[in-house]
Amino acid sequence: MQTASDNPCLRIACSSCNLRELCLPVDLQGSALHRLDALTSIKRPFRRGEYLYRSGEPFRALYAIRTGFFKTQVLHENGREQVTGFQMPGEIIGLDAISSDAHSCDAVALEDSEICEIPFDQLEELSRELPTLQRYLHKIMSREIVRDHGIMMLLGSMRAEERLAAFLLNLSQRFSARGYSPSSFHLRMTRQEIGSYLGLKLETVSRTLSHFQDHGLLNVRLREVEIMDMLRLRSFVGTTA
Amino acid sequence: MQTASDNPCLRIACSSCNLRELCLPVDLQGSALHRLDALTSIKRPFRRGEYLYRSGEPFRALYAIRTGFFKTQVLHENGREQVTGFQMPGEIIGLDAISSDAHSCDAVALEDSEICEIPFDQLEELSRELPTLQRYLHKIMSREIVRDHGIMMLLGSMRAEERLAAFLLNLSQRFSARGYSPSSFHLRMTRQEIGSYLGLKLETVSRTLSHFQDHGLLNVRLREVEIMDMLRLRSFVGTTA
DNA sequence: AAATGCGTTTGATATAGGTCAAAAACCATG
DNA sequence: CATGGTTTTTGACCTATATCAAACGCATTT
Repeated sequence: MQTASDNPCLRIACSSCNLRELCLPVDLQGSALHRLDALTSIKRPFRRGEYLYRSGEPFRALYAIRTGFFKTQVLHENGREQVTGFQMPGEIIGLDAISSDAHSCDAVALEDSEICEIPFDQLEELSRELPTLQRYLHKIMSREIVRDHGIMMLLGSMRAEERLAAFLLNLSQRFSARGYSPSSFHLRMTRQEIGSYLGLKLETVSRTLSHFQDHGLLNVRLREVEIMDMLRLRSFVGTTA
Repeated sequence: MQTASDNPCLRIACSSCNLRELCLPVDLQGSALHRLDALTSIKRPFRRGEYLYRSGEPFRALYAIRTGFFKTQVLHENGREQVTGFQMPGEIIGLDAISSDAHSCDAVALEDSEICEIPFDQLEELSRELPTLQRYLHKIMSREIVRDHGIMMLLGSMRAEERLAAFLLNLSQRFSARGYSPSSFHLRMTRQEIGSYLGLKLETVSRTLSHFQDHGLLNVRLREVEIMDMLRLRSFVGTTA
């Protein structure tokens, strides 16, 4: 097992990371924060299309996205794939691997990205000493469960238009939280990937986007989205019985 | 805040619980187990239809089901409901509440049930001292995430027959793990609840079950299910492209 | 600049599952 | 044991989305 200080990759400081408000170190201060720094390290950059990990690989660490964009997907033997999430800077991935000491999904970079590696054994050890960190780790895992329930609701009971509206609003909100425009952004994923995530075929995603555009809710051109009428888009989600 | 010893409800011993293999105490031994006993207590029994907790209520404890059957559901403002799971003895619920210190779903007894209450503050405290318990708690949360990903795949990419086959096989496997027949069991939930869980209408659930019966895969009569051809049922899940 | 290839859009058609409706079976209650 | 309410089944019909197919746009390579 290698420790952070052995790690050939660049060491970084959570204490000076501009994602502090979003990532693990929330609420940690002073020496606690430095102890987290001590076990976190930046892995080599990932190019678009590269795998951060694959289903079945042994579990060693959680990963925090520093820059870039990832998707996670579950593959079924018969070739069926399900995108389980799209992750952006400040978000933590790899939690699913704790249960079996092996990754249960793939994580793929959707654009060139940098990630922080947080060895899980050491994180557990530290969180035994720092109740704040412990609680925060639990919250992150719990948040993932709540998020998944939301997607289950979406997949189980929403129509195509509602799913897409919910998806766009969710992206909007997350971009906004990172200081980017909530109304104008670039999609990093294909129609096919959006479809897989939302339980729709890519043609339906495309048609529904065109449909939104025809009704003046937004402008789409390839991966460029501009939301024109946020309120009406919002009223879409859940208003239709 | 009340501790387990103040609690008017019956105190019990995890150390002698016959769900040990399924519930939290897995791998805990000796004094560690007794310390967990000390914070766990049995709440009053719940009658069919009673709520263990409701969405929005403050979070205090996790709950382990001792006997009986629960469903958890998320309610959307517009009345839409999504059943997010069916829980049986030895399973832990309430994990979703950690993220916001409030429950984010309802838990409803589907039959008369008994549950153990595990105050979360105390569980965290204990898990700081017992790495085995800490790791196990993390595994339980992670397992929930993996389970949810499985449901996302089911909802996102399976046809009605596959969903239902997967559902029945999942129940079968869980009954089996508890020493009950894997092929013959009683459904505690309505067609409507199954449908909500699987993203189908109750009529579709009913029709699909009849369809399975017509093809000799199983016998259903109301809530009584007998699986006749486990292998063929299994081959259903995922075989159809 | 031509060629190749992936991603996207759009149209025509098919179908799985939803909706509506009615009857039957079951269950709880007085 | 009659009654009223819920759950389940089954049928007929409808619609949202999938499927199949073709054309187009954009990016990358030759």
